[in-house]
Amino acid sequence: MLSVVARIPEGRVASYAQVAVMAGYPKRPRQVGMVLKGLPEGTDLPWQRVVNSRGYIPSRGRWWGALEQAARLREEGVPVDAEGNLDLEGFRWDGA
DNA sequence: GACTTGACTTGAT
DNA sequence: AATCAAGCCAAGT
Repeated sequence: MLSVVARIPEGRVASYAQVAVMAGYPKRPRQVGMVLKGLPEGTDLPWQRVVNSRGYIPSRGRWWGALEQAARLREEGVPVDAEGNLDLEGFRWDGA
């Protein structure tokens, strides 16, 4: 599934459920997040491009970290809100 | 090996 | 519209 996350192109985002499904696990959105949370700080994986159905990262306390990465998303072309929200509907990844 | 918890999601109240 | 509850399945303890 990390492969799927790594496959998310710039300027695009995918929901946990979506990544889970594409990864081959239609009912494991939480495990996806679980893995993402285990990712190191200097990871190449664009885990910040993975958001929940609302279009933001429910990083549970790590929100500040998420925001930092989210801000990076803006540099990639993703309009991230000051709260870390983004336009999931408009930038949802189709699956390359 | 069982119990608890969890970066989720959808539906109901 | 916001909050509560149930469902799923795997990893952590």
